[in-house]
Amino acid sequence: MSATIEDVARAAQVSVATVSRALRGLPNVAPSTRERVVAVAKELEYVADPTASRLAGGQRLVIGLVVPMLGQWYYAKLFSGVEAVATVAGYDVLPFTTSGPGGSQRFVQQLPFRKRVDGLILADAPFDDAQFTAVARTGVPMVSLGAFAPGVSGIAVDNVAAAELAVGHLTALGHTRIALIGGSPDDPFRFSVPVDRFHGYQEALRAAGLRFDPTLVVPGNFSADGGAEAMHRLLLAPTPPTAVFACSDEMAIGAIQVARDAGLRVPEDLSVIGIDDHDISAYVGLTTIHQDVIGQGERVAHLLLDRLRSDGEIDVLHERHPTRLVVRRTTAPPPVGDPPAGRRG
Amino acid sequence: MSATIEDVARAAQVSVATVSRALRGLPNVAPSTRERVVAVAKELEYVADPTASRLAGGQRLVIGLVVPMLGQWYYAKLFSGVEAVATVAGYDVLPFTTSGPGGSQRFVQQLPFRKRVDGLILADAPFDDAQFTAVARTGVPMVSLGAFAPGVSGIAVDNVAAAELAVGHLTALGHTRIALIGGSPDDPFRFSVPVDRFHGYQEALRAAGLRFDPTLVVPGNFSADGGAEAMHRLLLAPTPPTAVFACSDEMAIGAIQVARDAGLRVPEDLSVIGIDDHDISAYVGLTTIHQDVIGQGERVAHLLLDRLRSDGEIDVLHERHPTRLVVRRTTAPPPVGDPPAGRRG
DNA sequence: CTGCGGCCTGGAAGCGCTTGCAGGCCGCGC
DNA sequence: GCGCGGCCTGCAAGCGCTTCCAGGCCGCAG
Repeated sequence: MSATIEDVARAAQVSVATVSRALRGLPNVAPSTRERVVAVAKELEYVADPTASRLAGGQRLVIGLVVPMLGQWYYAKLFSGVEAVATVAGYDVLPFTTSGPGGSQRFVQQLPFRKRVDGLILADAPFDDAQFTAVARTGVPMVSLGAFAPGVSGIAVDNVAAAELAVGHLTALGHTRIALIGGSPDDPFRFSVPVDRFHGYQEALRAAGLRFDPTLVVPGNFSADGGAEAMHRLLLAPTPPTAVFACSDEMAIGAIQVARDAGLRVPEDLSVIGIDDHDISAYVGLTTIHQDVIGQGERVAHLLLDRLRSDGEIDVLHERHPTRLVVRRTTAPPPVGDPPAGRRG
Repeated sequence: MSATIEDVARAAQVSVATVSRALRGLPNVAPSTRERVVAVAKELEYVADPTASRLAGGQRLVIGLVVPMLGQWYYAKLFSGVEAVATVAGYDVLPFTTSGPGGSQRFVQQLPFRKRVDGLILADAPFDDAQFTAVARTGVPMVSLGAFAPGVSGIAVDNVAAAELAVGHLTALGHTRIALIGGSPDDPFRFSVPVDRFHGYQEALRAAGLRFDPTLVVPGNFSADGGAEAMHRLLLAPTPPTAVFACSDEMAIGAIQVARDAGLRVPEDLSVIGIDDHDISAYVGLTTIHQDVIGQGERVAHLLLDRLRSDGEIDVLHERHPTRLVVRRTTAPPPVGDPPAGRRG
């Protein structure tokens, strides 16, 4: 196999303790000794076995990232942001997914992260209070993303405000029948996010003096497929909306396609606005609310690392990340008179 | 802290050796003893520390996934596929990115995976022969994705054939000036993929009796931004192409937008075809070559796990994954007569 | 009744590293 | 010239598991 610390010690004619100290830059090593050890280590292509260091050092050097799923745009970006800063700090990042079979229930029951991570990032964690408490009871340091919890630091965009911004844009254009495509009530993930955006939606309607119509609220599952299906539902209504606020860009894109297939022009007959500013949103002309997902990932990782370094008590802080409206080509004033009753079997 | 194996041993009045055996389902434990140990472990909420097991057991239970970057659609899907099967088998998956500062050079020099992983999945590894040898020399079992290397098992779609399929679709429609948006010659990642697709492109032109025009080949960097820029370049040509084959759907989408901004109708004036069948491609009507990325991730993970289990020699096998043409609404016969010289400052 | 083989169990030696502690050496000040 | 404090260094005890090996016990066959 490859060289162990003992091989290096022997070759450099020092003890393993000295090798350990020399290679890690600890004090109390004579410069000449250190040089020799470093040279030998290089010669032997020695690298320390992280498993052994971690056991001996009492640190796992791993941070867990709890997400509903990987593979979706938002979480992939998030992961890459987190990974970038964690790597620099010498930590690995280990993903835990809470959707899929068993879901968050399984996560909370098995607490699969115990003894595996030094800290946890809970991203859009779909936990109720009891579940959250169960996780917190393990004593593993954690930070949250996407929502705030008492006692744990976290960052999030103001989803209520973001939704208000989106819907406010539509009301300002003159729309009065505005639909919401969001998560489902029993959404297995992104728990607070769709709820907050729903509240922002209601708030914006109220601010514009519009009546809330529950038939205009449909679930979309945060995927393009879900958005498409939601749009189908909306077009079946006796008087379809003239504008749609989708709680993610993927859903918005799915919805737009269905509307166009049904003969509606976007934005002339139907305005659509999303949230996220997905990489390709600019290229489909989608009006949306921008947020910096990678930046959030980097920031939340730093938050956790700070927490880990100063293991003494640190202030819990709840940080809001900015969002902004990006107007492109899928929103416009509503059609004058009755909207064309475009529909589709 | 939380319970150790010793706590369990004491509480169950057995030795730690017996606890270890009982909890892992090893033979030579009396049923009554096993029951008692299991009960005590549950009572104490004991879980084994993986760091310690790994050290003692001599296995890292980690597989490394070497990708150009996380956060891009293809690699995010891949990651989720790999992660799903690795998790079931008890392995963690640790990503290593080769683009970014230092790039693959750094990866090969530092061999950062040494002593950290039991095996490696090289996805679109941008290594030249020397680099590849350096990696192989570590003796870490590995499998490849996206390209084949002698002596290591791997899976890949037939990129040459996929490109031929795409370009063949365009030539069959009657196009004669077909551009290629691919990676750059000095592309820091996805080494063989753009090359193979380039060859397929050339092959399809030849099969159709068309002349290869190097001015119609532009780099696109595999992002929507890059695709947009590439399209700009193409539109500047004296006689722009009537069709574009983009080596990824993101690039295709970027290209389409630029073309439309320039006044070209897609597909009437310009046909565009991509590759991947990105989640949202269906919703922007993009004609493309479909491949099952998650499935590839699952498969390649299985391949590696099989290799790890049977540590004896196993046959190296090179497996092709299927692709298929999905015709949607961005390809059509070329315009009759001169194409409108749509252009843009 | 004695002997032998199997089944369980515990002791103890690691796995490869970190770190507390003690000891050796040297230089300086008195 | 002697003593004390610093600087280096090595010893050895872990970190929390796994696993080899030896030994005890019991049942069965001879």
